[in-house]
Amino acid sequence: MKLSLRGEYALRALLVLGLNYSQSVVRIQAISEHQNIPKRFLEQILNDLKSAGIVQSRRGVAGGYRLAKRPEEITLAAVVRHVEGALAPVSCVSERFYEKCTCPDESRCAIRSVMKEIREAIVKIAERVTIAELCERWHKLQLEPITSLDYVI
Amino acid sequence: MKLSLRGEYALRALLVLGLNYSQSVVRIQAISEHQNIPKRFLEQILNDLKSAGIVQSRRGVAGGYRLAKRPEEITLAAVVRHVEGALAPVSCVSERFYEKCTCPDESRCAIRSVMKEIREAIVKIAERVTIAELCERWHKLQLEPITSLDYVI
DNA sequence: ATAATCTACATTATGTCAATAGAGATATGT
DNA sequence: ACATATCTCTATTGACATAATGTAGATTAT
Repeated sequence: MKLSLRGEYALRALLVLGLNYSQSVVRIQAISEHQNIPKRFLEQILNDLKSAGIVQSRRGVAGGYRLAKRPEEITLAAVVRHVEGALAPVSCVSERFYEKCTCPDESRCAIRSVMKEIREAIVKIAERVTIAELCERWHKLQLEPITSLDYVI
Repeated sequence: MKLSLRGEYALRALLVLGLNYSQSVVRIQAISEHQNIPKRFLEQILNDLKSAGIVQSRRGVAGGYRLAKRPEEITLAAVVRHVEGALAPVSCVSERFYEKCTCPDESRCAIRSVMKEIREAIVKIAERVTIAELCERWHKLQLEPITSLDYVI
């Protein structure tokens, strides 16, 4: 699993929607500004998440987006699989995006056996963590003081 | 960690070199044929692995490649980091290929905390598994009957 | 010498990523 | 009914990476 900006933006947007789950809808504009995501790009991503049944939209002047399911029901794995594709490090060990590879004997490939282990490790975490858990973590992290990663000597 | 063909080829070539560690050198041609890797592309990759100190080469008519270290000393992590870059799913949690991301508060980012866990899970496996272990696994797998993944109804 | 090999740099075809553009549809508040 | 703020949809662009291929050169066992 390697996230492109697209996948990263998707998760960040869903975190915002999760944190505002009580509200009716959140405007793209608001998410875009809060998360430093190009608005037009975010439109595409949210539209894509809508077709996956992860978010709902409401059009018009009081429009915006909201989660289509409860935050506990949306796993990180489901989101990433929809916007990025396979979680597996190589497609020959992917369950849903399997592609045959060119190695001489895939069924007895030593590299493949290691890649399967890595895949399992990733899937285990990504299928357990939900938007709800991201929100919980966010709340906990807000209690801590900011430790800036920028430092100038 | 998402392997491109380049990284996959690198690992497959190193497995061959590991299996032939007793011999002096193995020709690119032989690796290319055995592993179905385009020869010219493999040249580039092996040359790259040479500059990383992972393999050695010998030129001329009896030339070829061999491992520059013992198979137990070459980890999967070292190889992938050299030919592909970061093991981490997002660069803001990478140790050696860190890049700042655009989120509003990286130090208290909930997504980042999950990504760190995924990174750790990947690194744990990739740093433990060596070329020597790949060779061991290969030998064990050879004892099993072939279970073809191709099936035609 | 010769032939097989590695070395080095340049080039190309293809695809993906990240974003931008523009026209259109919808619903709200007045 | 109207104006406006929003979402919807398709297309296009520029930059970059990937996966090779091309061509010429250097090295060494025989």
